[in-house]
Parts: sequence; C-alpha cells; structure tokens
Amino acid sequence: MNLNDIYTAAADLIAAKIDLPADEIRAALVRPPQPEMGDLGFPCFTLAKKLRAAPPKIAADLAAQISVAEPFIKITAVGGYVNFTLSLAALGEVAVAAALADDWGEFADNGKTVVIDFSSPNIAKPLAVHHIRSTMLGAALARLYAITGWRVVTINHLGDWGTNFGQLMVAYTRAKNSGETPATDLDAQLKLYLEYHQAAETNPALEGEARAWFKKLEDGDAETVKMWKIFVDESVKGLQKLYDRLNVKFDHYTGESFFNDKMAATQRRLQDAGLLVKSDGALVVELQDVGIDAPCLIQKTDGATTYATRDLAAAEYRHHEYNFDKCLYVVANQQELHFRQIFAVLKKMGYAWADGGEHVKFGMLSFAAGVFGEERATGSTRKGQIIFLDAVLARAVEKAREIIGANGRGDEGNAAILAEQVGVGAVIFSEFMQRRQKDVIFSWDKALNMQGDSGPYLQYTHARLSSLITKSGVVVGGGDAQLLTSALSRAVLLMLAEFPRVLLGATAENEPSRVAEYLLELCAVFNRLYADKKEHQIITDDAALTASRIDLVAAVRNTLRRGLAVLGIAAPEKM
RNA sequence: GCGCCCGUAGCUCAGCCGGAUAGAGCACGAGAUUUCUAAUCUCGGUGUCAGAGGUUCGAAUCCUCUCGGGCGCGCCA
Repeated sequence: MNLNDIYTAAADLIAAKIDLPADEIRAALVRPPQPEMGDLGFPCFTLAKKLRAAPPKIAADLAAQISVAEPFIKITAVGGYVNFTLSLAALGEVAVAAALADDWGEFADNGKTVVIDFSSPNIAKPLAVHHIRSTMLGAALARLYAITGWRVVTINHLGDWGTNFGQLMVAYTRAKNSGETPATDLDAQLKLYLEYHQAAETNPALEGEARAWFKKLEDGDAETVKMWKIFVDESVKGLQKLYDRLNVKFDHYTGESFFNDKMAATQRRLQDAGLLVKSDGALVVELQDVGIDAPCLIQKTDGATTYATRDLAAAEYRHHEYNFDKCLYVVANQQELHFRQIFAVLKKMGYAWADGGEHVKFGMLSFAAGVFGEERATGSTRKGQIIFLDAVLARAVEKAREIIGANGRGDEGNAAILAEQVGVGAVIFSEFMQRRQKDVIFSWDKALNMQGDSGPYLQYTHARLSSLITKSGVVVGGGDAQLLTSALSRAVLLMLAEFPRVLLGATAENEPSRVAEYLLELCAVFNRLYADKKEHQIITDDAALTASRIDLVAAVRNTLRRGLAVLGIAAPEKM
C-alpha cells in the first residue's frame, strides 16, 4: 500500500455515496491546512448547485453516511470539506515500512527509454560556474527517471568541432615555433586559448590562420586530425575529473564531431521530403505554417551546414540507436527557438517520435554586484568575468574544512573526505534552490551557504540520525508505528509518505528542485521533533517505544539518503 | 515589431493542472545545551501576491490587456 492507494480508497468511499466518477473525486482531494482537521480533504463546493444544498450541509451528510474503516479512523465534516484521518497502522505502512524497505511500490520498470542530453560544454575550456546548471539538472533528471522506472541514456553533446580548435592550433604552433613544447592538458588548453585571444587583438591575421587550421581539420589532414584528437581526449580527461567530483556520469560522449559524417544523409532526407527552400542563397525549412515565423537554416550560403542540421542528424541518430520515448535537451532558455524549430522540422520529416523531444530549459546565470566590480555582471569571458567551477568547489571545501575544524567533531582521518563531501554538497545544492526556469544570480554567499536551507543542513541531519541509530543499538525494523502518537510524529509520517509522489512529480515536471524542497521540509519537521527532548527523546527506557522511534528515525534517514543521492549529494554518516 | 521566460516579505525563493487563515531560509532581535551531534531548535511578519479588467461559489494560481526585468528572432554554436 502507498499513499496513492489511500487517495483511491477515500475517493471510492465518496463515489459510493454521490454521483461522481471516482477518479474525478480523487483528483479533487486536497491536504487540509491544519493537521487536526485530518490528512485528506474533499471539497464539496462543486456539488452545491447539483444537490441544491449548502456545501457544509453536503459535507456533513456525506461524513455521516460514510462508515469509518481502515485505512481511516475518522471521517468528519469541516466547513465545506469532508476530511479523512488516517490510522497510524496505515501511516506506518505507507511511511515507515516503505522507507525502511527502500521500496514504495510505485516504481516498477515502465519499459520506456529516455535520452538526456546535458552539460555539453565546449572543449578546451574548463567548466565555469554557469555549467553547473545544465550539468546538475541533467544528472539529477537522469537519476529521477531511473528511479521512477525508465531506462536512461545520458549523453554529453560536447562542443568539439569548430573554429575554436583552429584558434588553439594557432597558439600551439606559435608556442612551438618559439622553442617551447606546450602541454596539451585542459589547463594548458585554456592558457593557449587565452594566449590566442590576446595575440589576436593586435594581430587580426591570426583569425585567418585559425580558420585555415579548421579547414585543414575538416579536410581530414592526418596531422591536424591527430592534434585535434589529442586536444579532445585531454579535454574530456580534464572534464571527467570534475564530473567525478559532482557524481555525474555519461553513457556517451558523442559530441558535435560525431555527427560530421551523418549530416549529408539528413540533408538528403530533408531534400527528398521537399522541405528545403532556397532563401538568400541559403537553404531553409519554412515553419510559418506551424506557427514559427523564423525559418530553420539548414545550409549556409557558402554551402556549410549549421548546428540545426547537426541537431537534426543527432536526433535521428539517437532515435535510431536508442528508440527513445523521450529525448530531453537540458539547455538554457536562449535556445528555446532553436529547439522549437528542430522539433517542428523533425515533425515535418514525418517522424512521429519528434513529439518525444523536449527542451528542458533553464534560466540564465549572472553575477551579483560585488562579484565583478560594483555592478551586476553578465559574465563576459572577454571582460575576464569568469569563475571556474573547480574554483567554487575549492572555496566551498575550504570553508567546510574550517567549520569542521572549529566544531572539533570531525574524526581526524576523515576530515578531508568530509570537507569534500560537504563543500561540494553545498555547491550542488545551491543549484537546486530554485525552480530551473528562474534566472540565477551567482553570489559566493549563496554558493557556499552551509546554514539554514542548504546541502550541509540535510547532510548534518542525515549524520545525526545515522549516529543516533548506531548509538541506540536497536535493530531497525522492530518497531510499531502505532506507538508514534504525537502530532509531531504524525507530521513526520505524513511527510515520509509523500516521498514517492514527490519523485514522480519532480520527474513529470523535469524539476529536481522539488526534491530539494521536499528534503528541506522533511528535515525541518523531523528536527522539530528531535529538538523536543521532553516529549520525543528517541532512546528511552521503554524498549518498544525506542524501537518504534528508531524505526521512524531510520525511515527519515533512508529517505534523506535516497533524496540526496538523486541530487548527487553525499550523505555522510558523521559530521 | 513578433516569440519565450520571469515579477510573491528588506534579500533569495516556495506556493501557480483554482480550494479552508499566503509560507520558508537569509538578515535583524531575544532565547534554548548537567540527558540522543548547536552545521540545530524556539519566539518575533500590517506582504497593493507588479497593475487593471474578466471567468468562478471561490483567483497568488485560469483568460485578456498594461508595466517592469531577462533572453531570442538565418549564415556563431
């Protein structure tokens, strides 16, 4: 039994008494604002006209007619609502038992596949703070879909093709010509990139050189391709180090270059479908008939392909290869038009599966006043307004270490590991502090926050509960939820029962921040209970009571651990 | 000009497929530790829910318009 079954049970009870479909009643059920009112409520207002009676009267009549039985122990009318109160036995089953078993009975394999394209940075530059958005959002979505029964394929669509490689080669050969043997790792690539831009400012001829290098690459010149490959491999190696710290994994690193040999066929199919139209010497697909004014550019006047062509080829490839039901693109708001165009063109090509394409867009990141000068800054790399992600992690880890030192609780051997978990956890959590569509203003205070609503707050609660369980010496699973009679325990039980619904909702909306929000609330409710030592001392002389309370603690702990895992945040046992 | 996103407490944000008195964190002030981790907990809020209309028994939530902010609208990806 889970919470959904309970909703259904309540709806069925009402459906038996009035002429309304049970699923309609079920959808109307709400949570009463006050716990004393009950756990579930059915509003009777819509029935007023039909039954020609006042809602409170309807509610009272209904409540009187329905006989109370498990899973409910009380059904009462409050104003225009019929409210249901759950039995502790039922709550114990849907909340504690499910969490202890780590199985809410709702996440069976659904036989569907979702492809998630996220992070997708350009090579030759380390990840900057703004990359945290797509990266953590995508990684959390991958875990959410996996938990809720999907087969998940994660893809890093690296920006590994373009004139920026030419720029790299210009700087590389210049360094070589002056007698150096330049390194090629990711940090070295950044240095080369910066050197190029510095040199290009006074020497515009370098731009032509860069283009020439890229042309050589496109033409397949063996030496150039070899160098390109080295830069790509080194970039991926460098990126991977950071991904590992963030608990991010990709099934495939099929970047832009991967589709070079696949675009001609795509363009041919567009041609065969009669979709290509000449416009100012370029080839486009007109989309006005489907409500998009801007045409989709397929081929430039110089005959070169565009990123739209590449994304079309990639979509075809992904569908062919993975037969997805959904294909998510975790990419910033700016690309909204682009993806609408891509999906529309795919549709015109006759692909019904194009409906599975979804742009999971998110707001822009800018910098709070004070990060770069007095004004708010957009983060122009050219103006030197860039903060690398590993620099943020480094500061967070350092701050965590200071706090661990000050608390004097960290056990010596693990202090470094703990600082890493907490520091990184704080940074990751800051990404989930708002709905993804909101623009984010980066500030060091927010990114490094370890108090109040924060990753470390959740980790701290988890650690406290873990050591409580250990300290109790009780074997988890031997309690009886019916002994958890206080209002606070009940609030915790209800929160626990919500967990699977939260995961499902977060997945349906592609909104991992829902999980973060839920975990904060779960901890807030539990910590209130925990702090009330007079009434809720966990470890007591009463063995049965202690066992029951430890079960509750373990249920919260397991739920927290699971939720943190979804977000990619470590759950330390001690801190 | 057209399109998308955002506008809720001093700040950062939840609540938005309509429901019972609009909620958190931060900041600020006061308090809690002889007993399970104080990265914690408790108490302290007179908010034009940007504004105006509309739909509804009921609107922060849905519709229309206006204002403000961000982003985008073919040869960069």
